[in-house]
Amino acid sequence: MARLGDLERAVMDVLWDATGPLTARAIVEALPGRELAATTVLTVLSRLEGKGVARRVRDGRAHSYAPVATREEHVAELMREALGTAPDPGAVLARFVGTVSDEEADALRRALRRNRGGSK
Amino acid sequence: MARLGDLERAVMDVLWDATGPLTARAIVEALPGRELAATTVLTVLSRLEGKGVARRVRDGRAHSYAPVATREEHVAELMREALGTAPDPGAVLARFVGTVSDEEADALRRALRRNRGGSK
DNA sequence: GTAGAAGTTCTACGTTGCGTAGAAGAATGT
DNA sequence: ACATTCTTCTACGCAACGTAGAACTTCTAC
Repeated sequence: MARLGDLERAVMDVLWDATGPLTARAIVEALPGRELAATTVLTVLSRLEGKGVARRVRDGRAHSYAPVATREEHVAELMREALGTAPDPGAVLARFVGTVSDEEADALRRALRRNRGGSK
Repeated sequence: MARLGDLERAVMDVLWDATGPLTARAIVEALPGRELAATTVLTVLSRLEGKGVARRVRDGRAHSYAPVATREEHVAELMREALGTAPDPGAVLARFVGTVSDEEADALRRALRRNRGGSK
């Protein structure tokens, strides 16, 4: 899947926090601390589009960008990808569960309960 | 954590499948299909050591290398790292559970049962 | 104890990904 | 028509990674 650099991630964070598609200009202004040229962000957005993680929509005169997936979907996909690299997913999950906090364990239990009956 | 390239991963796979530390030579021979110079593997092993994912042990005249963590620990760590990038881990886990197979769900349930009472 | 084999360290080169942005071209409002 | 805005193209520098040769250090066998 898509590997993201620092700036790419920062841009995606802005997109994920936004309520709708944003223009490059809007993203530049929303980026914390940084003083970036608009073209820089445009380039990054093109790459993000190439990676399939953001998509472009025409917005009157300009283009706006929106995330393809929610942040949760994206991160869940990354986790799944990591899991897929191991020959024994069950053993990895056992390890993984050993590292989660109580809240996370609860979230897992709830999700599994909701999920009973087989998903995939 | 440590990001691994293709060859680095291939080398780690050999180390993970081995029963003990391996020399660069042994790794070259164990690598499937590839015709690599021993020094190439040596360089990769140095980098893996630098990343803290492999460690070097003296083995008579030569050096041998072994994984620092098991494959399961390593992958679980990658998953944890991905999870940590999201502001709402619970939501990510809910998504994640939605994508797991029946066997994986069972593995999660077993691990959670074993884990009841709070780990972290 | 000296030559050759085996091993190690150093250095390096080419490719690719990413942060960064300017220059040039296209659209649009007044 | 002209200035403003936006897009596309091109590019540069740096770091990571795959790849390996050259040179230096041990051992080991005679």
